[in-house]
Amino acid sequence: MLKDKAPTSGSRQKTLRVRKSEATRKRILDAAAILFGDQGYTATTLRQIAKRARIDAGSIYYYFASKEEILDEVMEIGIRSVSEAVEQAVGELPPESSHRRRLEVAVETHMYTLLRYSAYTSANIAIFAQVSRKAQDRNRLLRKRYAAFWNDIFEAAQDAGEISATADLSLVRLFLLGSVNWSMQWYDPKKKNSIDELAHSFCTMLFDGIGPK
Amino acid sequence: MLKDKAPTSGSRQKTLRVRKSEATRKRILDAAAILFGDQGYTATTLRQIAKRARIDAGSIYYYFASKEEILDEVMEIGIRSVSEAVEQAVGELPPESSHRRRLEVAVETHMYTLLRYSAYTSANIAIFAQVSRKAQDRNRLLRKRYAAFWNDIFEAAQDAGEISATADLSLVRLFLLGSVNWSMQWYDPKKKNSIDELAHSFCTMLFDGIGPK
Amino acid sequence: MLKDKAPTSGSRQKTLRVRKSEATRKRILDAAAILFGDQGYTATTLRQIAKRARIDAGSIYYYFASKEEILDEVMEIGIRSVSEAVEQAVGELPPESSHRRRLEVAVETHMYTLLRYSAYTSANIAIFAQVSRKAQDRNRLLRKRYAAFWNDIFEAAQDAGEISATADLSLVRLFLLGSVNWSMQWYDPKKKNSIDELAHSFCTMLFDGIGPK
Amino acid sequence: MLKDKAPTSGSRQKTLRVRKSEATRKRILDAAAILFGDQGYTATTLRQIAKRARIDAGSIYYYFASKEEILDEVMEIGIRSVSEAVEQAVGELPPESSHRRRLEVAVETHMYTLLRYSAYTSANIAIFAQVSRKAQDRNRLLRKRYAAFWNDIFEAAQDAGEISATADLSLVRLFLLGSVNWSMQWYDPKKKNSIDELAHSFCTMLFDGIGPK
DNA sequence: AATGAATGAGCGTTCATTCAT
DNA sequence: TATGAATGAACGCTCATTCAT
Repeated sequence: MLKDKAPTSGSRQKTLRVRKSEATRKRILDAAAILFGDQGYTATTLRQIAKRARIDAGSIYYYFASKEEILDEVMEIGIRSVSEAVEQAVGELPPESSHRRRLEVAVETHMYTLLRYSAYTSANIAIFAQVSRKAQDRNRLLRKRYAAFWNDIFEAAQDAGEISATADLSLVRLFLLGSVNWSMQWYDPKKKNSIDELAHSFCTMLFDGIGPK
Repeated sequence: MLKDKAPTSGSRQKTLRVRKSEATRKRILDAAAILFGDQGYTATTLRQIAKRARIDAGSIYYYFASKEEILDEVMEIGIRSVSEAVEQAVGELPPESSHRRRLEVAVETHMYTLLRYSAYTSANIAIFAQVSRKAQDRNRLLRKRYAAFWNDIFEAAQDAGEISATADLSLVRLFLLGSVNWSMQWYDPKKKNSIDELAHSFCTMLFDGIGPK
Repeated sequence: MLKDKAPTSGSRQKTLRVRKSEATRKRILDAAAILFGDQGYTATTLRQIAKRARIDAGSIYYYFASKEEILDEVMEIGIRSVSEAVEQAVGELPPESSHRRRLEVAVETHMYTLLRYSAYTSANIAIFAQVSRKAQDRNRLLRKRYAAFWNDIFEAAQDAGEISATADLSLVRLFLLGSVNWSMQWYDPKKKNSIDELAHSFCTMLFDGIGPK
Repeated sequence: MLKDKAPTSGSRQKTLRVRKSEATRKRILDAAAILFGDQGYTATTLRQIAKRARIDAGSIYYYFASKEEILDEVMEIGIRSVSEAVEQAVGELPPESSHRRRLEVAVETHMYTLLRYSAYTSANIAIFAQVSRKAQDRNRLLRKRYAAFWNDIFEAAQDAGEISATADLSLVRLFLLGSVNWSMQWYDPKKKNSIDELAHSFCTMLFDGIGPK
């Protein structure tokens, strides 16, 4: 019994250390995500990241081999975050939900992640177009998978007759997600519209149109 | 009159010089617009701009006081370009045109300017979110004016009964222009969709919705 | 006549500027040669070079693309300096000079260049073994040419019977130039031996041996 | 005695620990010697040394107070190694051996240690000129002693009439050891010349000269 | 006896900017 | 009108070193 204690204490210490180490790593990533999203990748300096993460600039290299490696990880987490959140939210819907409802929840969750929950997702959406082709390529597979998930929802809706049979689904996706992602540029959390309302309005406009009845 | 008819040799030289000077200035701005749009503001160096404009990096300061001044001018031209193009295109429509038609032309022209015609407009849309608050503010008035123009179109359409009376026009604008501006991120001039078709599809989805009839 | 003056003055100015520019470039190289020779390539910082050249560290990059480019040029000048000095000195000897005399002059000039005249040559000899293989390779052709020059002298001497027919000339060269280059490690300009005497002693030992007569 | 016969389990552990500790220490020094010799002192990082010694970079400080302390020890071992090897080899010669033979053996052993056996000696010879004056000074006494040993051999040879009475022995030493040490720069273990032959050739050239008989 | 985490100074290099000409 | 030369601050990154465990 007594004997057992020491090793346990030892492994507990190790665990604590590992946790602390991972906490530092996360602080760096968090800081980077916020700054990348705000100022862009190039405009963000490692010293800014370090300051925000409350460590010395040099220490970053204990965790990451280069600024670009931080970028990659931020971008990856960014897509994974939305993907997982959206897939989970949609997956949790009662099976009898309408496809329109599924889409609404998807939009809502995507917007919520983008605008509120994940600095990583905002960063990804905000800087993707301006990082190097190579960095883009490293993120592309995940993006494709996420896009495929949306296409699946749209197709199911069309098959079920909830979307007009003549609609070009790829275009619909670009149309809807364009508006949704662009909201990042004007959404002000301090102002009126709740994200839920916004998502609902977007879906209503998309499904029913704004023309007269 | 006199001036035009028989300019002294001296003033002709001056005119030529002024013209040359302005041509150089334009070359600098053109270069900056393209590079800012491609790589972002921070990632673009004055030496890159100078190289593209075929002058010496130091010479830029003969025309501009700072990199930021170039940014301001690029951004301003960016908004002015779309504004003018769109307002002109809409203004040239026959008075009896439907409001929906007016909107379609507005979208078409905006997209055309953004995706094809003006590197300034692409740069503006691409980098606005990531330049300093101050630089954004310096561009804000023009943006507001342009937004007001769109609102006018929407209001007229609503007044004429072409848009449902219950639609929140501000939101409609954000929804539509979001998709439109976002197209910059995925539009590939080498691929199928013509800009005209794209604009038309977007308007159709917006007005008629994608739901079943 | 009068007309001619202005352009002349212009080109004179240009010439002056070019000269000043080249003077700065040379100051950088001179500083680098001395420091590389004293401390080694890695241990020498660009800031040290800049300080010695009386410019700002950043300015070095107006003249050189990298520290390694400075290294290359220092190394190249180092070999060229000895090569040219030695070849010229030997070439200026009266044609009837003995081959032993030619060798003595070659040794003398090589040592003089190495120990007194050229910081570039000392640097080259001092750091060659410790720079990257690539940097070595970039210097190798010039070294081979210089070695070939020495071989020619030795062969001529052997053909003329001034060197024993059985001597392995490559080994003789390595033996002699080894001693000569190594002198860099112990030669103290403040102490007794003049370089001329040193060179003479070395040649005498090599030709006549130190064994009893 | 007692200790050796029946060491307590505690002391045996201590002995093992001490041995392990010294083994680690040696691994660090070995690694440092090789790397210093290959790349120079400044170009070698503690992390490279640690990697080669298969320990963590921070752990080096358990054994050495600083990088410079490692340098000192490497340099000291470097000179001690040749000194001891050469003195022993010469000491083991039959008393009736000629002085020329003694010198030949000394040269042979010095070269063998430098070129084959001891990374410490190569490091010492390779980097001495480029470490700080202080580090040089800390090595100087040992070097002087080693030089004195050579001088003794030369003097004995001269006294015995095997070296011309007029030869300047200090210069002879510098001449010979210069060639010998310089061999480090060109000797290629993969190529023809055995070290023994090389040493013999050098001595023959030195004693008999290369001039015609 | 050894490690993992962190530091901070300094490195090679870049960049917007200045200024004499 | 424009350039070539230079600056100096800051950048991404490396390194010897420290220290709690």
